[in-house]
Amino acid sequence: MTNKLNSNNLTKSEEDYLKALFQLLVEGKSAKVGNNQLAEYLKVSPASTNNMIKKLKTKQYVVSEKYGKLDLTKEGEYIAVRLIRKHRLWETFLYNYLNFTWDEVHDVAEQLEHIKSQKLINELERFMEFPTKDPHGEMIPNADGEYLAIPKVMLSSLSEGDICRLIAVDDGSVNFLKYVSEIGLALSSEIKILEVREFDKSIRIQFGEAIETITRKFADNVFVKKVV
Amino acid sequence: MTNKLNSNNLTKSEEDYLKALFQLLVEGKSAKVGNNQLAEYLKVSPASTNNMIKKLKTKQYVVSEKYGKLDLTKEGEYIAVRLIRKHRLWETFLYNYLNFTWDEVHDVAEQLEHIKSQKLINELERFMEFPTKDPHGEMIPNADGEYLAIPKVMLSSLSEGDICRLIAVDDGSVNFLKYVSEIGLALSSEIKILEVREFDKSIRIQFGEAIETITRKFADNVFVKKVV
DNA sequence: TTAATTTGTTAGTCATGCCTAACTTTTTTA
DNA sequence: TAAAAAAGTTAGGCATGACTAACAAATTAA
Repeated sequence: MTNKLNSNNLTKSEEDYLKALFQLLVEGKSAKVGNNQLAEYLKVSPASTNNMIKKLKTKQYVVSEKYGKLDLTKEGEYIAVRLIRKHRLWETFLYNYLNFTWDEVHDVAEQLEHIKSQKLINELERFMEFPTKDPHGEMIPNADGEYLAIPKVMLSSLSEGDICRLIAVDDGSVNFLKYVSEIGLALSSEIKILEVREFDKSIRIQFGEAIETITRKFADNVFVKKVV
Repeated sequence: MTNKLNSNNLTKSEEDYLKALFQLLVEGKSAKVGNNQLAEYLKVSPASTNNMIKKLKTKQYVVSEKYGKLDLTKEGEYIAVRLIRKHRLWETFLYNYLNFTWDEVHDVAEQLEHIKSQKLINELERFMEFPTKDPHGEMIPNADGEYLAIPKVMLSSLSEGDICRLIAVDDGSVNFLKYVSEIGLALSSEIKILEVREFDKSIRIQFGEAIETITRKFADNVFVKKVV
């Protein structure tokens, strides 16, 4: 699957649906993805997703039985991965060369990922000397769509006494990203779990000099590598 | 008009129409632009332009009387100039940093110019150290939309014996641009008019070692500064 | 200055992609 | 296991922006 002619005639919408499905299926925790779940993720009505899924099925990017769960074909997955590749390369460019901050890159990359030009993205990658991670710590798929996914350990899955290193954050929410930088967390920060409170699942963490209490929801969006 | 909030909620289509109108009105030779002319330029039906013009009139970007000629308001012109600015900055980036050739830049820039982010384009400009001309020799408007248009002298307007320097070419056609580079012409080439043939308006020109015959149509797309 | 031609307008259609409301199937749970 | 809840589907509508066909106005030419 090295060079497939660039006959990508998908609309922006079609691309958005395929990418969303990929993120729920492959990157998210859900083993099965349903119509309503996809609708909620994309913030559209279930009727809209149903319609689009029908279309993507005839185009052979999606498979599913009536009333059944959704899945991507190899083709569909390939398109989604290429979008993620474009998204992350653009984020890297904005962050490293154009003075964008952590929380500013996502929205503009959402637009840029739909630009259709194989050459553009491959040259951009070369220009940046083949970065492997985007500004949020996520791996960048290569030109063949190979995707070296690092198993994502959520900060919320650790226990008291554990020590870990921040390797990535979810980039879906600007407010979350602002919050992360405000309290002083960054990629590679070493974090110690001081306490996990049973009552509301909030977590007391220490990093550098700082001690903070974070919510379960916050910790679900922070990915780490366990050190101890 | 220095900073105007970025409340540009125009669709890609609306932007395309405004830009096209600007190019016909300000950059083209036509003093008056009509509906059918715009339709032909955009390769859509006159009914489509009529419809869109109606819409742009209610939005106060275009003015015209029924059955009358089209004109842009200050607002409409401002939007068009910003699109041209984005187009030319992207072309410059593709050409100077991403190994795109003369004839490859246009199509991708047509997509990139619709990306909505003031910061993106201003940072891109800063990153490239404020270039003043795009790869085809056209002036790049600044962030305030100031547009230092150089009077365009068509190569076809010169006479036998004249000597001129190539300062810009029209970037609308890939085939034309390929043709230009194939025969060896480039920005700054010094060109001497050897003969203008009355019969078919073809022109015999000399540049460097080369002597070529070019058609009137070709010469209409080449802009020069007269030297002698 | 009338007729022919060009230009502009209107009406009605179509595809895309969104919506709500109503309905059906599946899953959950009491 | 039957009722309730959740999930999925269908029908019908709307906005955008294209189209064709038919018609009206303005311009050009005979």
